[in-house]
Parts: sequence; structure tokens; C-alpha cells
Amino acid sequence: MSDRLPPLTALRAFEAAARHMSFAKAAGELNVTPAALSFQIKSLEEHLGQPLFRRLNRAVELTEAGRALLPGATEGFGALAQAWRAARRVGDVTTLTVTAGPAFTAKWLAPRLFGFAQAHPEIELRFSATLRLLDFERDEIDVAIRFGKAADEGLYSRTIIDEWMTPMMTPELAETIATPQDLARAVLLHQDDTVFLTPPADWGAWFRAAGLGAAPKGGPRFSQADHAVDAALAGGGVVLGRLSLTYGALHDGALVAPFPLALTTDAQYRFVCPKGAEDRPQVRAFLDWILEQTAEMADYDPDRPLVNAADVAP
Amino acid sequence: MSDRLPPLTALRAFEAAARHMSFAKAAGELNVTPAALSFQIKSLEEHLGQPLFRRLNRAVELTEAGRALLPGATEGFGALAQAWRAARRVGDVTTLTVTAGPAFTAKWLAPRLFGFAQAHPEIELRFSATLRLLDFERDEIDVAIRFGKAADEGLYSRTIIDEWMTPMMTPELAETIATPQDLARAVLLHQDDTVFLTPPADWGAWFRAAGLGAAPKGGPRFSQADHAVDAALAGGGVVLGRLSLTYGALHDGALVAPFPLALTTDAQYRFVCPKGAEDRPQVRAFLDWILEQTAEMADYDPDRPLVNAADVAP
DNA sequence: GGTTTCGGATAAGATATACTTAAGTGAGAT
DNA sequence: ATCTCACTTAAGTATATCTTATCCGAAACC
Repeated sequence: MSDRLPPLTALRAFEAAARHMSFAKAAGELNVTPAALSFQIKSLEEHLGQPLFRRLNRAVELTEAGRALLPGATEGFGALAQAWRAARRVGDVTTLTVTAGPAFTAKWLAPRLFGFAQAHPEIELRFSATLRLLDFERDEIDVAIRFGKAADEGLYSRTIIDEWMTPMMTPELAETIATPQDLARAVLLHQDDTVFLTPPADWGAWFRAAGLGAAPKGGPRFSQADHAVDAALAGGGVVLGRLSLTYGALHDGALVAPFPLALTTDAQYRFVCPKGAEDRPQVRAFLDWILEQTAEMADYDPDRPLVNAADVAP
Repeated sequence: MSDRLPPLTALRAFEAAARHMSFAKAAGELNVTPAALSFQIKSLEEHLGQPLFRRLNRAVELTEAGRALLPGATEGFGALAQAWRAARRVGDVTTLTVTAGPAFTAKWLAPRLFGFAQAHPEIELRFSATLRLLDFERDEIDVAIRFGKAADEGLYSRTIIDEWMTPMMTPELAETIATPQDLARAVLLHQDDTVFLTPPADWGAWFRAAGLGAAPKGGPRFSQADHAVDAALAGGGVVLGRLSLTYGALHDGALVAPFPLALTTDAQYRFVCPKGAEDRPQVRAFLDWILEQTAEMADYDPDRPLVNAADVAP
């Protein structure tokens, strides 16, 4: 009748048995014989001073004590298993799981990945493209690329891109749009995935920064910024293009940015990982590679006039 | 390098060692020799394939793998320990932990407890008087007396009191207050702890039910209903007294309720415990005793005209 | 500067724990 | 009535775990 924890193997046996509601199946799961499992349960019941199962002839059912024990036991072993996986992941230098938003994944990471894979064939990359904020431990993520302002406490965080955004379009379309004022007649492509920024860095902000009197027109709205860029690439309109998503297209001339003025925000793309994880070989390799790639981007058009969206808030 | 859980005793040794940041202290906690603990940690590190501690000469510190493992391990063992305590509590027929609001505890439970203790000397009672909703598992509560409407799923719930409330005062004060209209001149004692009820059962509701044109005056406000009753007992004013809190005072004449009209609400006092727990001997004894006590109360003044607060909502 | 002390590591033997095989039991299924 | 299934019991065995005893290195102390 000790108040300390009972033998843990017996507890684990109970958890498996209660989950399956069958001693035989639990024995299978734990790779032991049913006899061993039966003995474990019996020993646990002795420790507790009362039965955990009611033995019916073809089945077992939980007693009230069993019902009280099961949820916490399942939760406890679940937490242990997850922690163990997390610890194992630390020693694993062959895989690297990265999470980033869909737009960044599509327009920045994916086109460049081949280069990283060639430079580091020993690292197996996994991607999780979602805007949902993931938990490093729970979701078994090594590295996150996030767009935002503040770095969380306890995380290693490094700004990787000085982002700016400016109107972009195909060269053909650009021939009909000579001045910012001409944008009033053009199809403006809107993006919804940066609305969480305050102040917003949208067409309204750019129009104000450019000193245009009129408010921007409505137009097609896209839930992901990369889709708006795709629409612009197809000649479907003018997008307020982000450097990170359009660098390649600007470089090979698929898009042009005829007006020098560009918007910035306080938010930046950051490389984020748990503190200390930046020294793991594959994380270090990935960070070095990203910095190399972004350094090239930072050199692009460094003299462009930048206006912070916060300074033109309505 | 198995992906299954490592030996659990070794994991527990790690958790204790990391918590104390000392193998020797951990060995003390687990009642084993330092040598045994050292061996456990070593075996765990072999399972993991990398060290969990960095051995400095007078101290140890966690490696990154250790830091990844510790929080989940602590959480896991904590959950197991709590579940085990919960299961042990099921078999314990000698203690009974009850939670109730402060007013109900002071005015209903406490005065009657002596009777229960006499009838069941073998049961050790514990009380937790708080308005905060407690969790049966987490807070190791057997029974809750709650005032509210809906019974939660998965809980045994039984209404124990058909509550009503009506103006009450000392007999001396009553001599100056002959009709409900006279309440306009009296000091009204207000209570804040039923404001979560919708519609509220307060002086405003009673005035509307009584057909009084004027709204009730302001007056002293009490955060707990029992304090308002105490103030009324001291002759300090008129309280909208709840039967449950004033039954004794009405019975021995310390308070009188001169006006027949009483308010009811959809909410009632309920006896709540986890499903199945109502059959545990001490819980059953407590419930039987409560029902016996409340049956007596239900017989008090059964012909009083009742108005539901919901029917006089503004 | 030498000695002590503290905290941990290691080795060998002892013991308790957990597992397996084999035989047994009772109630529902056939 | 017999079979079968799911769990139990018993005996023997393997393995994991603990203890005692000894060793080691660095910080603390004299």
C-alpha cells in the first residue's frame, strides 16, 4: 500500500491491457507471453490493494480504480514516449525537418532545394508547409522559417531576409503602366496572408507611400501570396510582390518592378530553432546554406528607396 | 537504438538526476546507492546512443539531448504519479474530500457537520471551500456541491435543494417593514456571488416579481452571500435570503421572512461526483446524509408562492 | 604543496524482477 | 457434451538491478 509509484513495467502492462481491453492483445503489443502480463497485472493490483480489472470469462472490464488510473497512465506514457523521441532526434544528424509557410516553401525553398540536397546528400530533408505555428517538441520540428516580429524566449532566432515589397508585373503588362498613377487602371492582385501584420503592408500602404491620392481598387484576392505571384506571372495583373517570393522571377525577367519605391515592415523572415539546436550538424548546414542564399538576395538592388509601412499607416 | 521506450527504471533515474542535477541526491530520493544510479544513467545513454549528462568534476550538466528529454519525462512521471494517487483514492474508504462554495460551507455544511461526524466517525472529512471549479482528478476531490444548471457529462449529479430566496430580516427590523413597499425605505443588502446566473436572481428581480414600481435602492454589497446573511442577522438591513443559507436562522427565529413571495431560478444546488463514485461507501454515506438533511428543509413552508427569475427578466 | 573531501565511475557478486514454458480453469460457443 | 478462448497458476530460468567495495580526478582546505 505504498504511496510511491508502483513498478513501472507493471503500470505499462496495465496501460496496454486497459487500452486493448484484452490481456492477450496487450501481451502481443509488449512482446511478452500472456502469462507474464497476467502476473504483472496481478502484482499491480497487489500494490494498489484492490483489483483493477473485473475478470469476466471471455473478457475483462475495468473496475472504478482501473477507470481512475487509465487516463493518467496513458497520458503519462504518451509524454514519456514523446520525450524519448525528442531526445533521439537530437542525436540524429541524418534528418532535418523544416516548417515554413506555403508561399515561402513554394517560391523560395522549393526552387533552391536541389542545391542543398546536392551539397548535403547525407541529410534527409522533410518539409511541413503550413501557416499554423508548430511546436518544436510536439511536432518534431527541427527548424522553422517564420515571418514575424518578436523572437520567442528560449529559441535561437536569426533574421535571414530584409524583405520589401513593390508592384511587379510581366514586362508586357509594364508597357501599359508607365507611372504609379497608371495603377489606378490596372488589375491589382491582393493577398490575404499578411493581414495579421499591423500595420498592414498592402496596396493601401503602398499607395499612401507613393503619395497617390486615390485608394487602391479591389481585385482578385488570394489566400496565399505565391498564388498571387503566379497570377502576376501569367500576366493577370499587378502584384505587390515580396522580394523573397519573386527574386527568381525578377532575375530572369519574368517579372519587372518598374517603380523604385518599396514597402518594408518590422516583421522579417527569421530562422528559428530551439536554443542549442543551431549547433547540430544538419541544422548548422541548413542555416549556413540559407545565409549564403539570402546574402545573394540582399545584394539585389540595394539602393531602392524603402518606406516602412508603419510610417504610412492611415 | 530502439525506437521503443527505454527501460523505465532508467528513465526514472534520469528524471530524478536531472531534477536534482546530482546523481547522489537522486540516488537518495530513489533509495538506491549512487552506484546503481550511475549504472542506470549509463544504460539509458547506451539505449539513446549519446550522452545525456556532461560530467564535470564536481557537478553534472545536461547535454542537449538531456534538455530535450527532461521536460517530457517530468511531465510523464508526474501524470503517472497523479493517476496512481487517483486510483489509490478509490480504494480509500476512510477519507472524503468535499468542495463547496464559501457561503454554503459556512451556513449549511459547517453547522451540520458535527452530526455527520458522529454518525460516521470512521470517515475523515476534508473541505475545500472555494468558488473555483475544481477538477476531481487533479485536485483529488471526491464530491463537489455546486450551484448551477447543467450537469456535466460523465458525472453523477443530483439536485439536493430546491432553492428559493425572499426578503429576510431580524424580527425587530420587521416591525418597521410591514409591506413590500416599505422596502423602499430599508437598507438592502446586496450579494455579488450569484451574478453569474442569467437571468440574475437579485433584488431587482424580486421587486419586479412583487410588482413594485420602483427599482431597488443601492446598499452594502457583499462578495459572499453568507456575509450578507451575517449582516442581516446583526440587524444591519434586509437580505434577499436563500433558504439554504438561512434555514437555521428562520427556524430559531433569528430571521423572519414576512413576505410570502419567493424567487427561484433554474439553477439548483447539486451533489456532483465522478460517475460510479456514488457507490463508494463514504460517498454514499455523505449523499444519504445530505438527502436526509435537505428533505427536512424541503418540508419548510411548501406553500410559499414561487416566481422564477426568468419570468420576470427585464 | 600536500591532503582531504566530494561526486561520480567501475567491477564483482548477490538478489530481486520479469519472462517463458507448460498445465489448469471456467464459461460461452459449437 | 465438447470445444475453445481468455485468463490463471506454478516452476524454472534469464535478465536486469542493486549492493559492497574500490578507484579516480578535481576542487577545497590546511
